[in-house]
Amino acid sequence: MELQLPARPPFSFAAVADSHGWRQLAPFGGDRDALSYVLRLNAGRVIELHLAGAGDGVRVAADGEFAAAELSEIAATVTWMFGLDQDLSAFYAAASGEPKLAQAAAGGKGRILRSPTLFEDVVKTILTTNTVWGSTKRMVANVVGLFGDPLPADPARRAFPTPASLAASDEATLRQAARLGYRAPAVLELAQRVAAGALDLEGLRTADLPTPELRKRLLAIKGVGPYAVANLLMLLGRYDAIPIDSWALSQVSRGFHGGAAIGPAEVEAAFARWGAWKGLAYWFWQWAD
DNA sequence: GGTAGACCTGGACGC
DNA sequence: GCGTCCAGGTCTACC
Repeated sequence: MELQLPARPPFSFAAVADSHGWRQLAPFGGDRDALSYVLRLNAGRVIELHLAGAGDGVRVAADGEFAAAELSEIAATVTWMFGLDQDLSAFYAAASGEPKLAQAAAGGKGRILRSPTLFEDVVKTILTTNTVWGSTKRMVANVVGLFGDPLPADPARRAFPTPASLAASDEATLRQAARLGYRAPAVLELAQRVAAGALDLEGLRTADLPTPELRKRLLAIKGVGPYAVANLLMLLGRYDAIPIDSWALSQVSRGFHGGAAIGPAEVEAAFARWGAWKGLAYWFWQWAD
């Protein structure tokens, strides 16, 4: 099976793949020019998608035969993951006079790689907090390996777990076997609420909510604080928030304050002039190093 | 509203 | 090989 999915130009497959570290997390595989992703379709079938750039869009390939409904689901999933229908022309127009953002427009940067579900993105975001990237990769790999459905052609590879699969686990297993540590209760509670229908996380992807209300709902999730909510808002296409972590403080300190100690307010102030686009301006800013 | 301390893991470091 | 220290956001208790 092969699909060609068009994107609103400008588009760069490698730029989306490199937009942040998500492609290094299971069940992604491959490199910036050719990604793979083990996807569990809604009906439970587990497949491996092979994704690559093709002109102004994405080429999707997978082994096997697919029904029309499955093809439609795959197309919608990849369109969401790569933000193919996003219109960032206003951001490029705003950034046109800024040398530090010149490479963004020229390189087709602006889209941020997403997971197929907001559930997966929330879990992964929680697993990025208060730890180093190597631990995040390990924790995500553990969760996928322990609770994901296997790919029939290669059972060692698995899809990201469903909320029900994680909800059926327990805190001790998540703490010790998956090595989530103190994050285990947060991930378990999230999975249980989504699996029970108490939290419609996927509905938030397309909800026509003002950003402050969306922020409020995401902040209500255990384990999601100011940094995590800003990261999730970026993934949801709301760019008026900056995910301020220790790296952001370090970069803004060096780039705007000569290395002096700063706090979140200084990061916000440094990008305030970009308004609704300040998150993207920060994300794709060309830092000295 | 602001602040301090606990939470947990794994890497770096010293012995 | 072992023990100690530290970095990394969020949560809770307290002022």
